[in-house]
Amino acid sequence: MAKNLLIVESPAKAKTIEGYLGKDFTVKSSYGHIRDLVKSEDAIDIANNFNQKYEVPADKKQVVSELKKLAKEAEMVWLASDEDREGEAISWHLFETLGLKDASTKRIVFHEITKPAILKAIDTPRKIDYNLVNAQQARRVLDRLVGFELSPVLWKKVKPSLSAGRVQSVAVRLIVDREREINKFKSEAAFKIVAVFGKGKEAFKAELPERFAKQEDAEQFLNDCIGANFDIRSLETKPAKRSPAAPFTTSTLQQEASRKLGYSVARTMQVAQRLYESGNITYMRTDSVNLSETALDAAQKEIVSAYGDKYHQLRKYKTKNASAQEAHEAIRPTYFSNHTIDGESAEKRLYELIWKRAIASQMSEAQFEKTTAKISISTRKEELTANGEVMKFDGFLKVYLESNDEEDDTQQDGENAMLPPLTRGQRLALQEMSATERFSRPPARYTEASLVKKLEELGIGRPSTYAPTISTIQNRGYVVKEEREGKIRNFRVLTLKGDAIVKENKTENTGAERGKLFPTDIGAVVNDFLVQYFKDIVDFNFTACVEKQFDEIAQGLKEWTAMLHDFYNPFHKEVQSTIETADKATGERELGIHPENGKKVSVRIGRYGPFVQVGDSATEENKEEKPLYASLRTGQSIETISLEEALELFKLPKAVGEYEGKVMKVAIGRFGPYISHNGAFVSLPKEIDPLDVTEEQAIELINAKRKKDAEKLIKTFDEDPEVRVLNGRWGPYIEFGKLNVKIPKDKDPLTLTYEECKALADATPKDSKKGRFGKAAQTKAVTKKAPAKKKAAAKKK
DNA sequence: CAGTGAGCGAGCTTCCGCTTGACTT
Repeated sequence: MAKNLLIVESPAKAKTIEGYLGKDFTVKSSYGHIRDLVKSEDAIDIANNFNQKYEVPADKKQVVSELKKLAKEAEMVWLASDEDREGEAISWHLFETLGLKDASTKRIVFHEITKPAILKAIDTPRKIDYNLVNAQQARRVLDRLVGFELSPVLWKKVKPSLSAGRVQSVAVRLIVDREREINKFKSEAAFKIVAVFGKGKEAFKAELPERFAKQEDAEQFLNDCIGANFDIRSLETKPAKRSPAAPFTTSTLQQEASRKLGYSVARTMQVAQRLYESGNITYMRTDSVNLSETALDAAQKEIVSAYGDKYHQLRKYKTKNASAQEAHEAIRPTYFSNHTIDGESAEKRLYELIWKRAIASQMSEAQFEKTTAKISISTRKEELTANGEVMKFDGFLKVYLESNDEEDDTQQDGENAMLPPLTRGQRLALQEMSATERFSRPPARYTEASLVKKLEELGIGRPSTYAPTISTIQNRGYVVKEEREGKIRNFRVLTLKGDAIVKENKTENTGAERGKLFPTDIGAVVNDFLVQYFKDIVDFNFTACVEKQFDEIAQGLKEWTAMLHDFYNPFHKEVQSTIETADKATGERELGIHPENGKKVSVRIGRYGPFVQVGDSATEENKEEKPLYASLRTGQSIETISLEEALELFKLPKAVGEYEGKVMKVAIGRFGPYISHNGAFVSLPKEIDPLDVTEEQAIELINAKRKKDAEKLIKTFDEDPEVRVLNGRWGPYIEFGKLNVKIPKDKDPLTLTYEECKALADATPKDSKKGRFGKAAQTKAVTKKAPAKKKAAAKKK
């Protein structure tokens, strides 16, 4: 039996370290935190100095009991959780929960998983730093207080099941604010002048730095250029260089994987986790750009052997982020000599990205020669500018070029392309000149990854929570990640060729979005409510401000309960006064007056989502005249819908006639326009306008659908008309009421009996639509329910 | 895959961080 038990946070780490330490050490993992505040309201005793009630969650019981057993047997227990606030708290929780003794417990820390680093840590043990632990408790308690006091306010004033918190509410705010900036944005048009000089290989582009707001001015400019002389007035060549980016942190990895590989932040983290577990990369949840000495050596060796001496440049990066805790290294390959790895394609691609970025970070800068030519025009005082760039030495660009968020449209106009050899005073032959109408662009919507970047800049959230936060705000329905179609926009192009100017009208698609984050109506209403009543909490600086205080606690300069008192007392007062005084938040907006009946038209969110109301709500005196309601469609928002669009919603559902004594109705559902008739539904083909469907058309569509259905029907049963065997596109299946069950290949659908159908249906899980973590969440919800019910019962008494 | 396209009603929901599981589409 080993004399020493060493506990780290991650099992993969434990395995590596065990290899370094030999048989005197057993190395185990705590799998992160082993205790948390109890779920119930009495988790924090505010009157009693915020005394906390912790419990070991069900899924951690086994780990804890195993660690307890091993700790009892060991002579010395080494607490080796990460060196940051949370890590220190994990050590403390371990100390408390495992019942450790001071004399036989040592606390050690290291920032990199290398043998010398671990051995050095073991040589320099310390005690648990209770200041740091207190800082973590303050963080934990504050988050619980904010989350569990604010959320119930939303249940009362907006809608049940909503949530608010220090991190998620600011994330939503960023998206709501951005959307409003975009809605408010007025695009301005201006004409951009681009000239092409020379022919064939010698051709190059030059641009006018100024733009013309008016078409007449642009046209005048082109006109003046007819027959003008174009001379190179000045020619300047300057060396330029570009340096590599720092190796990846969690946030920069998420951004690059999103831009270069199109991965969501959750996907990036899943793949990175697998790379970590297979020993290919270092830990993937980190805010540090630091590389260990061993890593720097290994990178150097690899660069020198693969590319040569002059490609290597030792670089040490420092984080710019004040809130970084730097308990780990940057994300890098474990072995730089592996340029690529075995595995799934996603793993390979992400690994290569990580390898390239880390290698490039230790490479020399790329060198360029930038040439700027100014071209005078004999008939105008303005000058055209041509830029050229020649790479003199590729340096780090041999392996890696960082991408950026702004897709810019100047690139395609040949900026920084190569210029032919030019001399000062040289006369140029104009091939063509164009004036193209360009529009200023609104600020970009956030992607998941650019939101993470922003949150990191604001110091909000941690590497381990970026991906979950993004999921939370989507799961709560505050934000949707969507594709939206753009609008067709006209723009004008004037082209001068020879002596003539040709005017053209062209169209482009603008504002189309893919994978961008949009606020929902509920997201906007919740945000506005929080901004109105809890301005301080959703302030972008709130986290930075409390972080500063946590740091003071960690340094022993501040008492953690005093800090919490200072925060909680005014906060709790605001919560209470809001519950008492605030009206229900519905985001109501008046759109105007109905042009035909003069009634008020308004929009707001209700229990089932956003809707339009025509006429005032029923009152005691006025019970007869009930208002009319209509739900908004996907993509519409109570913030931007117009009166006309709102009234359109009342034109459907609409009866289009009768068939077989039953009414046929046209309506728009979640999957588009449809006709309903006697409990059956038929989708409308795209080319038919739902407002113009005729009785004949509807009957035709219903009959066509019936014919199609009849072709699919294999058999029915006398026992139960609800059960049918059908032929689907993916083969035969059984329709069992609302449940569809695939028929296994070894069964013949024609000879299937009713009993067999029933057996198949029973064997199919009823709720199998949940995703990867769905079921785990479900079982948790079930276990949660029991004590919650007790609490509710107790309340009633 | 095909199906879906409501609703009047009890009791539930919720935070942020640290870590990996088990689970089928």
